Amino acid sequence: MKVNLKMLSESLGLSQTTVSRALNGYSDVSETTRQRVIEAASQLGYQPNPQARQLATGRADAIGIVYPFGASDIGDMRFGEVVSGLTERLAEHRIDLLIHSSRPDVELDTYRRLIDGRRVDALIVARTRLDDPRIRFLQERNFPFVAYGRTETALPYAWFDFDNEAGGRMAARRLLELGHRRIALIHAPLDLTFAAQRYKGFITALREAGLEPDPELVIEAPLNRIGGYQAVGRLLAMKKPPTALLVDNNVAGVGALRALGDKGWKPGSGMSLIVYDGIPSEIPLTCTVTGVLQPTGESTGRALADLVLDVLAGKPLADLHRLGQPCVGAGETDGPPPAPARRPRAKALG
Amino acid sequence: MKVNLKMLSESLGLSQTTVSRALNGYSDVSETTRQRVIEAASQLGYQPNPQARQLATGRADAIGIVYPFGASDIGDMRFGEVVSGLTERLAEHRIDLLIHSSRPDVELDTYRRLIDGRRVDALIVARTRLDDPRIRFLQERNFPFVAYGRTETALPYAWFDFDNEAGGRMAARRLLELGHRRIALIHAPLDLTFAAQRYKGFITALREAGLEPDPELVIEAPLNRIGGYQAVGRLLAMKKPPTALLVDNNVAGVGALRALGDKGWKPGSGMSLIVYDGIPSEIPLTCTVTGVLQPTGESTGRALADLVLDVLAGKPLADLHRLGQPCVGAGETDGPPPAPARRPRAKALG
DNA sequence: GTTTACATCCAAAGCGCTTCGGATTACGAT
DNA sequence: ATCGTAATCCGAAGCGCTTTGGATGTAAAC
Repeated sequence: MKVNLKMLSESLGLSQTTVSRALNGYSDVSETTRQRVIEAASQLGYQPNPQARQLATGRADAIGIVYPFGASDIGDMRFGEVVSGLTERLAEHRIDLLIHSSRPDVELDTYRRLIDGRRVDALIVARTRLDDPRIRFLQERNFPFVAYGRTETALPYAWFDFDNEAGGRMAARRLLELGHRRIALIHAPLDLTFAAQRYKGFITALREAGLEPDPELVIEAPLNRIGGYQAVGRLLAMKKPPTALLVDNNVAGVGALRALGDKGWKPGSGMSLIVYDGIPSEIPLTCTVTGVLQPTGESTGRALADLVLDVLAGKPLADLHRLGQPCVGAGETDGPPPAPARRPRAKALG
Repeated sequence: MKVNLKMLSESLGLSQTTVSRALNGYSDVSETTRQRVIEAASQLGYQPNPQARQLATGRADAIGIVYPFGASDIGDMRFGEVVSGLTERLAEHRIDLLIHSSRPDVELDTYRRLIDGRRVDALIVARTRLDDPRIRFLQERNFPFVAYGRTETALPYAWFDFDNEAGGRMAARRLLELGHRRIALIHAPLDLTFAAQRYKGFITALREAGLEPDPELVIEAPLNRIGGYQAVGRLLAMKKPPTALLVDNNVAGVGALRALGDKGWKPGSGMSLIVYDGIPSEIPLTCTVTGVLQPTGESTGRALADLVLDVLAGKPLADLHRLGQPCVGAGETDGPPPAPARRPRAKALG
């Protein structure tokens, strides 16, 4: 038999009010009473009825995420992980995650239903577009939300995104710390946001190390395998080739890897290689490529959850931004520059 | 201002009772009144408060799915799709989907919370194991659920699974219809359920076509690339090699493909090839491999939703089983047997 | 004209929780 | 003694909906 507040309070000889307040941490109940109540509650297996509580408080104790129907590119692979991190963190606050999906054309209707029906306290907007009608919609209604991905809008709002600039900087720094001085970058066209950000990070790291980036070593390549292949060809043809290479995306990265292989390159010897996002494990390889790895979906989910909680707590939106920090994943394709490469240091004096 | 039942009924000069019953399709309200009510409701944008309704009815209007935390194999890629189909179908019945994830060690606690807290009306058990404690738990409590994947248990329960046998049969039939008579099968060890099922389907299709499977053409290969590679080697070394080949998994399939390539095989000419599950598009290929494709995640989700609805409707559990039907996805690696292969038909008479 | 049977409609009692606005008590301060 | 204060506790009024058990009126049956 399901036990409710009334039964619990009667068994304790207290009023429902007191029991309720004891359980909810109000200060106008003595500590001894509170302990008695808590004890009895767990004894009887009391679980407050969420619907009743929600009706009384007006909260829904749930947040929603509307998933674009039929979306199925690589981003989806992470979806399960994000959900995992999200629910994990939200559960700590006894908040449920409600998932809906809807075809893009009726997306706003779904939002309306969720909001007007008071089913959720806040929403997470996934896969934001540059000018996103959903965000405008939510801002107009003044409904709490967090965006997963930045967009362009005048008003402040909470968002989570990945820190591509930090990733580019990290990769470069890693190679610098290994002792490399001639570091090449193969990057995608810079009108792509991620490419521009990673490029900036790379350049920054070099400058921070007191190195002026050699324009010859920074090559723009189309976002495909051929691009990476040909760019590596150009690098290796130089009289003084770089000792390390960062490829800012893994599509060109696959091409670059192939090109290196064709020239007899072996991982760990000769040129060091870091590929942003790593090389998918489906590609048959004999080694693990060192890569800049995005945060896991779980950590993304947790970050989103924290943002939601902050939004609900009423923190100023302008402060609620989080950048997911990538990290350099250990692999076998980077190492110190080859011995002869150390001599140039001495030369640098002369 | 949020409009509630009271306001709506007052604006209509009716009682809350009548308005409620009109909206919920009771028969003791005249059709003209019902129309008036419906009209006014949409006019005022009335949305019933789900918490209040749930409190009154005792339903939660939500079903839950607990996702194993940290699971991240290929199965995950489909998770978003499944959720998509699930929520789509459930939304038609105004039922929400609650997602939780939890580490396996506290999984049952999560179930308990969800059930005792009356947060959901039913659960979906994903990634079932052969002897699944979650299923036992739910059966003991007599809580409605649907399993995504079959397991072993005495009591009947609702489940969804893929029809591997049908898939094997389909693939074989396809090759038979193209005119092949010497069809080889490379299969994984038969203690793996999927392998046994696909094997059975393959054999059945051959027998149905009046063909006795040639044991020489049915090769067991370990579940890896080498396995597929070597098996193909054996097949091609025969004095009378098969004209068609089915590989029952795409891991061995990749190896098989490589072996064929090494022997100068070209898609569409010579041996026909079907690979169960197809070849992942990440593998660089010049052609699309014909494959047996699992149903999409969306359709799986919809099937699960239907099962849940049936369970909640109280249909007998023993009837609530669904097999997801695979289909043969068109590709370029199958076709009629090469011309010389037609002669054996005449020979078959003599 | 009285009954019976329907067709419509409604008052009011919950569902289980929170919370406002006191009540009660104890106790040192005045 | 009287008052103010602080510490505890509680009665009762909701939150917005469903549903039970009639009430009312109207037409067909006797």
